[in-house]
Amino acid sequence: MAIKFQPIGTDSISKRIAEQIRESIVEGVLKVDDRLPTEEELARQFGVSRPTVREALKRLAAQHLTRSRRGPGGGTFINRPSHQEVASHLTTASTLMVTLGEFNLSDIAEARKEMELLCGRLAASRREDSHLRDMAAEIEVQKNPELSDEDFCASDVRFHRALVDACRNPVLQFVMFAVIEALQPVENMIIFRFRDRQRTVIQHERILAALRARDADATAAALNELMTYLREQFAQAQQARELRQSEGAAEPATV
Amino acid sequence: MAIKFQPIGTDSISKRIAEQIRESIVEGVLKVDDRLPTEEELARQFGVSRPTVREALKRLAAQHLTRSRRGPGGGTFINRPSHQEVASHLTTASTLMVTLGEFNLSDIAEARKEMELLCGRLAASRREDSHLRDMAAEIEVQKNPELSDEDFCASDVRFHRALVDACRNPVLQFVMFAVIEALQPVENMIIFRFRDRQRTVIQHERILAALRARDADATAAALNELMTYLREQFAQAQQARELRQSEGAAEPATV
DNA sequence: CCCTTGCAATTTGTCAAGTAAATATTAGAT
DNA sequence: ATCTAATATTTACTTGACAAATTGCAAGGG
Repeated sequence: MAIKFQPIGTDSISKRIAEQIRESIVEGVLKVDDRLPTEEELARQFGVSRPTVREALKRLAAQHLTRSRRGPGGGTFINRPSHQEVASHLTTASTLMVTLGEFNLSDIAEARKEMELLCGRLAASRREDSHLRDMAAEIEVQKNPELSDEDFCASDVRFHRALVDACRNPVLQFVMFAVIEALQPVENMIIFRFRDRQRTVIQHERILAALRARDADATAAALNELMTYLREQFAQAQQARELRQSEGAAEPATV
Repeated sequence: MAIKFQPIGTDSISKRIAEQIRESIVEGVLKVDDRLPTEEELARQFGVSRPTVREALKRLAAQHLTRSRRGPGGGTFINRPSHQEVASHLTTASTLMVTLGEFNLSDIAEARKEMELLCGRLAASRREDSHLRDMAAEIEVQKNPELSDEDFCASDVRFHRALVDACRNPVLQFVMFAVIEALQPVENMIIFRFRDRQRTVIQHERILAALRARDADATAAALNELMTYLREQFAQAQQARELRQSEGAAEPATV
């Protein structure tokens, strides 16, 4: 009996309802800011109870596809997918995959290096003065020796975001925001103790100077050096981490 | 009255519960395949009703963070985030942003070109024979003149996926799968009528030959040519599209 | 006449209790 | 011993209701 039967209606009702509404959105039947019927009306149309409809709507809300407001003139509306919200969603997913070890650190480091190099090259010809100002401002912040490790890392993220912004391609920006935002905190948490702030600042300044001169090759070279440096620290951190793990997982490491 | 009051506790209970559980997952309190308490027990612990707990669980399920099974030994479990599921999620989000015009076509084309070039360069040194075989197989498929437009496009997607696979970096693969999967169907839908299949196949063959020779520059050159060609077709399609739109949106175009 | 205040209507948010369906375990029968 | 049927557990869904928020309108006071 090698016949393969199709599973019949395994998906739950609320899931199928959510799917149906999602389809309508993707196919353009429902447009941004359109209002769905009331929950009661939806329940009637689908022939299910209101809580079931609500579960479906919660699924959609969790994906930022809809928003709800109560009161008259309230209801459930189709959301315009904002870069930020979708990116934040992607970020949490990525963070989780990193912490659960789905990705290993060197793969992440490589991907980030290659993509940021790409952005840097594009940025060299497209940057505006405003981008340079943003980056310079962050460098000033990073020079302050009173800065906490946490704040230094935050400023570092903002520096790299400004760099990516300067490449002026929304798609690349979107992808890189998610990658940087998701991976950089992890990177920093692991490596900040090994990292020499002063050296980092100098490298940031070199990148900025190259961008100011609109020199793509110099930008790439400076970025490359920073990334290579980061990668070394990374390898060190990972070695230390593996050492700790092999010694004994019973005793929590004093990180 | 310039005082700015903080909004109090506007978020709904189910949202806060979902958030709390999500935090526990991210912080490692809840590990993969851990079982949550039963809905009734959760309702008791949070001091809310069961439907409210269920709405929270549906939110998490929509993000693939949990799965549920009924029956004894059933319950709600923490999911391991699989690349595919997260990517599929990202894909639908991207597709939506494209169809809703959040991204414009030339930005997409550029991002894809740059990133695929990057993958191609890496792939030149890392490809295995299996990747070459996969790509060659797709080229054979594409040579069949009986092939429907739909099937040709699908094969095209598989060809590019194989190329990305060959770069052997899971993070880049993850990002590119989402980008290609989300954008290529849109691309193909717009341009397939302008596209010369034979020319595409020849360019695919050139890419394959360059990869076989492990020649990064030749691979990049071949890819670059394909992407440039694609971009021209793209511009044509977009012009035609704009022309149609300016003529009269009342009459639906016979696409 | 205009502005404020409060009431009413609408719609989502939450609760309560119970029925249905799926599934693992266990006891029983062959 | 193995297969079968009963049982317990847990999610899935239903019904019906009340609470809370928000808008619009209308009445009252300046």
